[in-house]
Amino acid sequence: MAEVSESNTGQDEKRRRRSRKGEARRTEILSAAMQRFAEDGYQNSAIGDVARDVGLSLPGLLHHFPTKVDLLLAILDKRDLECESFIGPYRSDLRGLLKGMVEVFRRNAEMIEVVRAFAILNAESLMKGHPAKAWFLDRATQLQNDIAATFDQAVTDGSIDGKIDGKAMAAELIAVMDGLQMLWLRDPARFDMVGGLEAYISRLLASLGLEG
Amino acid sequence: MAEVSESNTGQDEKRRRRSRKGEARRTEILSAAMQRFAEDGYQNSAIGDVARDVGLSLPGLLHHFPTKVDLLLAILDKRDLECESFIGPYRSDLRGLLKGMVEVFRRNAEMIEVVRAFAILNAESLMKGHPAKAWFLDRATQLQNDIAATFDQAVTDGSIDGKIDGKAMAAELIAVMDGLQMLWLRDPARFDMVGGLEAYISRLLASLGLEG
DNA sequence: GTCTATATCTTGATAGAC
DNA sequence: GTCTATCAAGATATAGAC
Repeated sequence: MAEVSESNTGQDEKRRRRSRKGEARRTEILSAAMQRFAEDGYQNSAIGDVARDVGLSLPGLLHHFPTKVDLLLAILDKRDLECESFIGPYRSDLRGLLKGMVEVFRRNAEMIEVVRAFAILNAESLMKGHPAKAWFLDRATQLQNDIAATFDQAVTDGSIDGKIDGKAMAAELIAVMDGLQMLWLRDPARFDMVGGLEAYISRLLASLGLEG
Repeated sequence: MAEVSESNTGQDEKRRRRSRKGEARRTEILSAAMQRFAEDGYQNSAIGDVARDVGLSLPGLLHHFPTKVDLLLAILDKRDLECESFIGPYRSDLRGLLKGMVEVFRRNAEMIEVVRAFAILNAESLMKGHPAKAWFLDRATQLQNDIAATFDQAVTDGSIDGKIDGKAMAAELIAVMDGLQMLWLRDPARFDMVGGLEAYISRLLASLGLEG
């Protein structure tokens, strides 16, 4: 606890030790694996196929990620890094947060494979003993807490009605986003995920007295 | 088309031919399989385990359901029958429909294994080539159309604002229900799925001018 | 870092007896 | 209707050479 750099040393060291070529391979593999997981889920994907996708034999792949679970966790870790600053910029302002979520959806609509992979993994992680169970639970909890805090602060501010329950509103928001994503994934051509979220949020803002 | 009894003859005939004992076994198997699917999903469940659950060998089970897919489809068919009159009673009245959905949720909250099985299968069916893909798509489409029709009729009635888009509202409703269910499944002890839906729907009714 | 070869396990499904 | 025996396929993972 004395210094910030004390935690996480192992990871950095490992990364430093790896060669440039090895690092590139790892990236290739992660990308290919995500595409596979997006189609068949984690449990039903064969890492041998991933290996072939990047022109490697199975033991060749296992040199970089010793087990299938390691590969999955590496994908989740990467996502963690990418999304770390997801909520941050919007955290303070409720209106900004809600508008920001629409922007996230708009961006997601352009990366269907990634969204599909994480939606499938998310659902899959409900299954008993799934290796990504804890990760998705933690992530949902943290997201809910962040959103709830913004709602609660808006109540404290007096900018919205004191009756509303931040935790519950956050849960509802997450539910709507997850649900809309699933509808979109089932029929991407016909369902307008972004429009669906916009409609929900603008009605929400109106009912909170924050319209405009 | 001349007589009502003309359709569906094959199924009835098959059912008539089966012995009482065989029918009982089938029911046992379907129930056991659903529990397995609720924990591990379809793809990751071994029908050999299902067989043992009901005290049967694998070939013994395969006598009743020749393939794993047959077993899955039998479960879905059964659900179809059980849910056929799900929307029916409420179809005409929008307020009734929304209140009815809360009731369905209340009932579902008492049957977590069944809900879990169908939520998992629903998510799983997003995967490429999944045998239940068509079933869940059809079901979602039909549900959306039914709900949308009720919204549209309320618009025609003049009981709600003419600006609202029935199809979109129906999609949102389905998204909320699916999303809340997933949050509940991830942490059944702490998350109040019924309360969540009630809150959403009462806010929706208020914004439609139908509160009370 | 990457490969060949192989061990081991699990699964869905079949054949054929009772 | 149920079983034993068996098969073929596909998966993860390891050993050891290059």
